[in-house]
Amino acid sequence: MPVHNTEIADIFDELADLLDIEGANPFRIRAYRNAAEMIRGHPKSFAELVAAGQDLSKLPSIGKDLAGKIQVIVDTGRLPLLDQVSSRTPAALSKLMKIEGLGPQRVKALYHGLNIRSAADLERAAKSGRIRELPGFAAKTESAILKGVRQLAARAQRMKLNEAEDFAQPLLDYLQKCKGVKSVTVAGSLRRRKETIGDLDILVTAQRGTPVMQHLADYDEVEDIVSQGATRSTVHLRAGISVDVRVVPQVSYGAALHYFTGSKAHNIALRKLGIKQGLKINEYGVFRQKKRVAGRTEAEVFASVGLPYIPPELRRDHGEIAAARLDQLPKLVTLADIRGDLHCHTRASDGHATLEEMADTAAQRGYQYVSINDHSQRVTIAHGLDEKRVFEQLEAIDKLNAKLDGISILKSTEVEILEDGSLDLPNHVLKELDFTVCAVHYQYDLSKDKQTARILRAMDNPYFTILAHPTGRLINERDPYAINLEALMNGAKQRGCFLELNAHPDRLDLSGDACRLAKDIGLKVAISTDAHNTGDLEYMRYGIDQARRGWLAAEDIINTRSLKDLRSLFKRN
DNA sequence: GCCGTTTTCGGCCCGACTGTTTTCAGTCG
Repeated sequence: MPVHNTEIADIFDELADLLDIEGANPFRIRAYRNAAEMIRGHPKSFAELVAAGQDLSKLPSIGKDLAGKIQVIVDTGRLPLLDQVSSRTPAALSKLMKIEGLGPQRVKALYHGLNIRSAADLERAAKSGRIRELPGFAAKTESAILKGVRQLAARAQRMKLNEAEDFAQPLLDYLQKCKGVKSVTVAGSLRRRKETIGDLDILVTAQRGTPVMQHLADYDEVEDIVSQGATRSTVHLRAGISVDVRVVPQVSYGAALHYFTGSKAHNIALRKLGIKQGLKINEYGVFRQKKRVAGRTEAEVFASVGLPYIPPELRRDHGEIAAARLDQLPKLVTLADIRGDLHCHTRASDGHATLEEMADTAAQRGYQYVSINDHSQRVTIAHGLDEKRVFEQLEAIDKLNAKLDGISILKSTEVEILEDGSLDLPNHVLKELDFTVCAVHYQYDLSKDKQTARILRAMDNPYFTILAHPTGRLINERDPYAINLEALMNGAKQRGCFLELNAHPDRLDLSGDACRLAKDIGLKVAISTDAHNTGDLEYMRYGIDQARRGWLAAEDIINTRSLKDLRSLFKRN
């Protein structure tokens, strides 16, 4: 049974929690957590890396020791050290660490003092008033713990990017109205444009923080106040979202924005770099001894340690600081670079707009081209097109193209990849199209080898152009199907095919890390919205965000090309 | 346990808020 990356990461996270409770060396604990985070986000399977004999210790956050432990986990599915540690400290305690307000020290005290091992134990003890008897605990802590236990069950999962924006924007507008507020800026993972957002981080500049915090507390949507100070507050919104607001003076804006944008790992790395140069970096500025040397803008903060500006999307401590130092940061793609959309539906299948409406909206966006890619016949639920209806649509496109000025409609179809790897429409139909977008919508549960082979076989068809939503995942709803993404990318490159970065905020498929893998392989990507109505064309910006997180520049993306260049890219030998 | 523009050893980011305390530990981001 192949071991998944998340399983390896879970083992290291659990081990870190238990060692934390035992009071082990905090830097050793951090090493396990850093490794877990790296492994969780890695686009390649560690089981396959091990099988291929790769030297894992070359990877960031992995040294000789952890490389050996990963090998053991891949071979056996277990880690002897974790078994050993959990014989002393019950593994269930690591779950208690997830409760807000409970860290390693309190979990340890609750375990040793009251033999509490589970959330149920904790709730009983809190209700019967036994927790307040423990040294260092009292009534307020006890009721906070009880609240934490209840919230654990109700805690909302991470929001999608578009959902987070829906909650953030009205709050930003509201805070801006507070007297004395100079600026309001979103920070945190929303500013880094992560595909999912855990909580909202908002930076406010003002001379005095207290009135801003009172204004925040009065916000209609606030359900309860977790903490409230003069410079920092945390509140919960009724929708179950946690919001952190930080207030700093204008002179600290850049330093505070950098600090509050994160990621945590990036901040740590940058601060370390500062230390080497005799600088202390915090949210108030960059300091040499007591003297502030930078902090008004983020660019100033980076410049103080000899770096060019690093865009938020890259701030993960995944090589961006080293690249910046060598002046080798990519010139990231922007929305303005995009010349067209290569995956759109109309009412002919499961879309809601007409050909004309889609073309008009694309033209209004300044696009040079837009393609229509209705589903093929196999996708019956979406009223997929058979041969006859495809030809009818092509005729309609020809007529419309003759009338249109400034934008061209490209002829395409979202062709189903059948279970044996053949395509859902015959080649004499496909050859009439400008290109194809091919996709899997059925048999998600094939083994990894079979699924990979199925898609590679489909790419063997000379009319295969772009693989749509390559992993099939729906964020928070459906896991990616088992697939060897690296093999698909290599296969696509060899055959002159491309992979789609599906820009729909429910999909964002490819991941940022997968985009970076594509770039390493030299495979170009199409950023497409999969629009089912005219409004969905707007999703392009989420695709751009994701591409930027994957280090992609305009030249790495095919729909930044002119129509002429695009057509020549579509020609397969 | 990782890591190297001081280093293969000796470092490892930095500060706010809360609650339980008489000066600080714990948690969080």
